[in-house]
This record gives sequence, structure tokens and C-alpha cells, in this order.
Amino acid sequence: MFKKFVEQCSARLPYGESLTKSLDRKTAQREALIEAAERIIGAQGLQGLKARDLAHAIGCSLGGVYNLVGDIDELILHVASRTLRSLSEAMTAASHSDMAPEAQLSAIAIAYCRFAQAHQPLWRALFEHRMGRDKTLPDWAINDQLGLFAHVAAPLRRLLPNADADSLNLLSRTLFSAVHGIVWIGLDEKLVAVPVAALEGQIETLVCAACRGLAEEKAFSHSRGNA
Amino acid sequence: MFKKFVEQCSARLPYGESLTKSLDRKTAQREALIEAAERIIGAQGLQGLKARDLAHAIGCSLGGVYNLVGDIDELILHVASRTLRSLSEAMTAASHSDMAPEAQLSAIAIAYCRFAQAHQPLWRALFEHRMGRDKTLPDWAINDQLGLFAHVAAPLRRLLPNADADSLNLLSRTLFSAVHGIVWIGLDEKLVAVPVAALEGQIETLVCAACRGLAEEKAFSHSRGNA
DNA sequence: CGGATGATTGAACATTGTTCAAGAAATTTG
DNA sequence: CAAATTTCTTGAACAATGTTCAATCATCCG
Repeated sequence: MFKKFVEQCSARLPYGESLTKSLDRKTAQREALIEAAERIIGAQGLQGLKARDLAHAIGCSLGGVYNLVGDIDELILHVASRTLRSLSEAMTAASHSDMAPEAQLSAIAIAYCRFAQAHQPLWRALFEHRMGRDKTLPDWAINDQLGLFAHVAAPLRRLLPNADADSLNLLSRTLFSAVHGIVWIGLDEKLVAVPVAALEGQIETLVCAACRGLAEEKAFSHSRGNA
Repeated sequence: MFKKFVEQCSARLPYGESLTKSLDRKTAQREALIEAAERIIGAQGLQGLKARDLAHAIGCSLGGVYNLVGDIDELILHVASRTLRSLSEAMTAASHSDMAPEAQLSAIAIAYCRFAQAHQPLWRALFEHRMGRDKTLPDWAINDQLGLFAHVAAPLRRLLPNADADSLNLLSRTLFSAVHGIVWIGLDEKLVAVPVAALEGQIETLVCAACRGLAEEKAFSHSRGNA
């Protein structure tokens, strides 16, 4: 009876060393799985991701995939997490706090646009993927996404020194989302694609216009703080 | 030999009257199919649309679905077309050209947001749906979507009387996309949802700020017309 | 080595979209 | 009306895919 054995010595792990060794191997293989998934999504989009291809890519059997990861959804979430990390890095790299706030916001937005172009399938996967119904998004995945808005918050605070923290949070999200929308629709092959030069120009135009308009909004701290 | 018969009198349709009658019945059933699909997507989202359910819903066999419509993708496109029509109507209804341009643009944006809330699954389906690979979007579907930008163009022209037509087209698209992005991310259950009141407030804030910023941009017609 | 335990496998299942040969229905012709 | 011809409809079959799990294999301890 294995159960009894475990109950007797739950503190000491059975097969102590080998367990960790096999765990290491498992996490390594899991990493390989995530990387394979990333490659596939990057090349063929979310739709191209097939359990059998993954199994073949990392050299294990079909069932093996499912003891590295609970689910294909979970796997996609891991890829998304990676994508968000590199996206975040790209935005950080473009964000110089010695610029004027509008220029910094523009630069962040342009960086977002470039990243989206350069890794379109991975980037689209971030927003296309819907959890299979009833399954709910784990917290870490949500927090990853919220981190994106943070990039916008700092320059925005400099732009609007009178705004309170809640307004700034909301506005960060809003400005980010606006740029996201422009890029999303601008790169959509479904519609007539906008030339990329024009797209970046539009982003800059809108970000600058919004900045100017926001900065002018008198006393952003109180009267205009819409609920 | 039927072929020979057809060739002999290609002008007169064989089974003349009955052909049109059966065509009528077919288009009627097709309409029913589209409506059923609309109901299902509206209730359960794109993922909930199953060929077998559709067959059952309109009382025909599984195969029958495929001689009303070539494809599930095509069916979704028809539903999307309907959704775009009602969305367009909602925006038109909210758009009063006796308002100040900024107010009109705000009103259109708010109408977009309300429609999206009220018909979230149908609205999301517009942007979530990707054509199965290699299949390409028919022209009528593309034109449907481009029509949305037009709502923004008229008030924008009043706001920026000096802007040339190309700039206006691009800017319409940009402004629309920005609002779209705000709504898309604002309503995303994946992230912490923004309260709807706040969402509408944000839309208004951004649209107004952008309008002010754009209007100030001196001589929008020439120097600043980014490529 | 032998037995116990964990890991891996791949065959089997469930769910889908899609096709198509065969049967049913309808329409024309004689 | 009956036969012939054409069209429509059907649902069984297929292919692709995610997921599970009993059986097999590998590994580790004594």
C-alpha cells in the first residue's frame, strides 16, 4: 500500500535524490515543450499548435505532453507569459525617462507597434486566445497582463502631475488600450493593411494629440476625475 | 442525356417555376440558419457554434447545413455582416451632426461601447474570427468592416477642415481603432474589468483629449501630414 | 536480483468539420 | 399516370484534434 507508506513518512520524500533529479528532467522537458510551442505559434499562429506536433517536436509520445502540462490552454498561457516578458522588455528598452513625457509615451507606443509587427503571431496569440469554457485564467497570467499598463503610468504621471493615482491608473490603461487598438486593426490582414510607416505616424499623431489634450484639461486632479 | 437538353435550350431554365420556388425555400432556410447561428454566437460565443447544433436548430440533417452555406466560416461571415449592420445603425443613431464635432465623436464612441457591451459575444466574434488558413475573406466582408470608419470621417472633417482626404481617412481609422482598443480591453473578462461607467468616462476623456490635441495641431493639412 | 513505484506510451475515445454515395422527392416527358 | 430524369436531402463515414488511461517500461531500494 503506497498510500500508507506516504502517510507514515510524509515529511521525508520517497526516493529523495532521484525524485529531484527526475523533477529537473521534467522541468527541462517542460521548458522544451514551451519553447516548441513558442516556435510553432510564432511561425503558424495559434491555430497551428497541435498536440501531436508538439509531442513529435520534443520527442515524446502524445500522452507525454499531458504530464508536462495539464492542458494545451495552460501551455499557451506559458507561451503568453514569455511573450509578455519580451514585450515588456522591449517597451522598457524604448522608454527613456529623460525624454519629455509625450516623447516617452510616443516611444513606448512605437516600441509596442514594432514588437507587434516583429512577432505578430505571438503577439496576436496574447489576445486571441480564449480559455476553454468554464476554465478560468490563473492569477499569474492576469498579473502578467496588468504589468503592461505600468509602462505607461510613469511618463503619464510626469505629464499630469496633478492627477490622482486612480485617474492615472485608469488613464494608463486607456492610453495603452488605445494604442493597442490602433496596432491591432492596423496590422489586421483582414482589412486593408495600413503601410507600417503610416501606422507609426498615426500612433505618434494620436499619442501626441492625446497628451496635449490631456495636459490642457485644466486641473486634472479634481473636477474632471470621471468616476 | 440531360447535358444535351440543356445545351439545346440554355435560355429557358429547366424546371423553371419550381426552380425559383425551391430557391426561395432555400434562401429562407438559409436565413433561418444564419439566425440560428446568430442566436448561438450571441448566447455562447463563437466557440459555441457547432455544425450539428445548427442542423438540429433549423431542423435539417448535418449535411443539409452544407448545401445552405459552403462552410462554417462563411456562415460566421454572414452573422458578422448582420452584426456590423446593427452596429452601424447604432452608431448612426447616436451621431447627430448638429453637435459640436468633438461631442459627435464622443457620442459615436460611446455608442460603440454600449453596443459592444450589449452584444458582447457577437461583437467579439467580429474580431476573434480568423479565416481557416488559405481561405481568404470575400470582398463584401472587407467592405462591411471598412464602412465602420466612415462614421468617424464626417465629424472629423468638421473638426479638421484643413486636413486633406487621405489624412482624414487615416485618422478616422486611427480614432476608431483607438476607441475599439479601449473597449476591447476594458470589457475583457481576462483582465480585471473596468466598471462600465468608468469605461465610458475614459472613452470620453480620450476622445475629447485627442480632438483637442488634433484641432490644435496647426495647419493639419500640410506640414504634419505624416506619410 | 526482485519487487515496488514512478514514468511513458500509444491505443482508444470524444468532439468537431466536411464529404459524398445512396436514397427520397420533385418535375418533366410520353 | 408511369417512367425517366434531375435535384435535394440524408446520415454514415472520414479526417483532424484534444484528452484519458490501462498497460508497459524504467528506475530505485533492499
